[in-house]
Amino acid sequence: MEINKELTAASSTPIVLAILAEGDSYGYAILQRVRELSGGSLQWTDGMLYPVLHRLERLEHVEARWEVSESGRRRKYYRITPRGRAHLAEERRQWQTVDATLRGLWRASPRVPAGHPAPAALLPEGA
Amino acid sequence: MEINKELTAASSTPIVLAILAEGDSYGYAILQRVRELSGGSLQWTDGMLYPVLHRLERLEHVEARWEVSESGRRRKYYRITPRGRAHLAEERRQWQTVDATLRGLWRASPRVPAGHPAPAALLPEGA
DNA sequence: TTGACATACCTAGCGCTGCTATGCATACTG
DNA sequence: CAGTATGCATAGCAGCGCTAGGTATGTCAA
Repeated sequence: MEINKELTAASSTPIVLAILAEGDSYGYAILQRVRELSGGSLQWTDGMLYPVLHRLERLEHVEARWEVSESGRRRKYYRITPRGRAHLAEERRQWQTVDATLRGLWRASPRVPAGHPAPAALLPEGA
Repeated sequence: MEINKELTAASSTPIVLAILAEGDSYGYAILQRVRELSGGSLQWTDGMLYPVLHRLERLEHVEARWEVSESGRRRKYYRITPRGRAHLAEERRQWQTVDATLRGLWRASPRVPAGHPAPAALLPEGA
């Protein structure tokens, strides 16, 4: 399943912050974690993730530090800041507000089987 | 509550299509409907909505027609097309995929009280 | 040694999006 | 006649992910 650009943009920041709220991590690992968490549905590219991390660092929502693993690879670890946690909470409220609105609309339409168009007229056309 | 730009971008198309799936409508009425559905939390501007409607028309997800109300005002009514319904179903699946991922992450973090920072270290730093 | 592959990070340029500001027009109300 | 609500439209700006490219190193097998 591919996720469109706007939805990716809207979810990337809260997902990254939520992952870092679980514990410090680094770019490559975050990519794998997202894939794992979504059951493979979300497949981010590194070219999309790194700018997100840099922006979060610029906004002081995360802090970065370099480390070297036992294998000898250098990794840039990120840690969420208090400001980042507050921002995550705000993002969460916003998401849930929009989600509630969408659920309200979807509740109205019983089912959308998703391959073929729904029956043409559920409501009277009456302008 | 203000909703950030990316989240607005991600939700505008499915919300508009879902509203039109309930029945034909026009710009000004859609703005009021969104405000009502969200309990006032979502406050779209017309300068944001009209380009969305024009894009949907260009993509043939909706069809437009001019009408004149009893009061004498001209209105541009939009109707969702079969293609639009299929697209709405796809948007819905995508939204729910991302929502499930976020819920999984939020489930992990018990509570984010949202005004003040969470306790500094929930996990060992080990790395 | 060589090659392939996974790991690990970074960035320039493009197109698309909403936002702000602005404009136009009409019906209703005082 | 002025103010407000209704109703549609667009130009210019900033911000975003995406594509495509780059650099570098560890592991493993041929």
